[in-house]
Amino acid sequence: MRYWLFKSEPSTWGWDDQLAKGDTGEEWDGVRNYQARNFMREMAVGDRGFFYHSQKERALVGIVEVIAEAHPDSTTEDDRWECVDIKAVKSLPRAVTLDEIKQDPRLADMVLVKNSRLSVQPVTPMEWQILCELAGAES
DNA sequence: GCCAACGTTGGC
DNA sequence: GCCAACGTTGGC
Repeated sequence: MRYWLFKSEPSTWGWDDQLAKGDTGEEWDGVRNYQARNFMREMAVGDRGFFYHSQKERALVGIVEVIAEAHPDSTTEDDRWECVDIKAVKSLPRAVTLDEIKQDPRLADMVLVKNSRLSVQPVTPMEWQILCELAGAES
């Protein structure tokens, strides 16, 4: 299983919206960036990811699971763009802020730190474990 | 609200 | 195929 990070502006699509979808989940649509799309193509059903709130909040807030592999993005006719479906698994007991992540030298290589603009990113197993500990969640 | 970083577009 | 111009993102 691989680990990922999905970034969203809470005002557009937030963790509450994702939770409300329950096990039905939702398309992670609207991605118009090749790197992000390519990561989604690598995803498999059952992969896990963090849900990150960008902009004002800047924190990991939840854990999601991939429930459908990459397929055409229904929000565009342009067949270059694909997306996966994800569902909320659970809220993190403690949100982990970007500040905390930046202060932890073990997390200095995270894509979130190095390339803050990429909206879909891989997370290494070690980073996943550290972040789960910081969040008070089981990894 | 500003600005730096980055990705994409389009003219040549 | 290069590169300048432009648009967007997201941290601060």
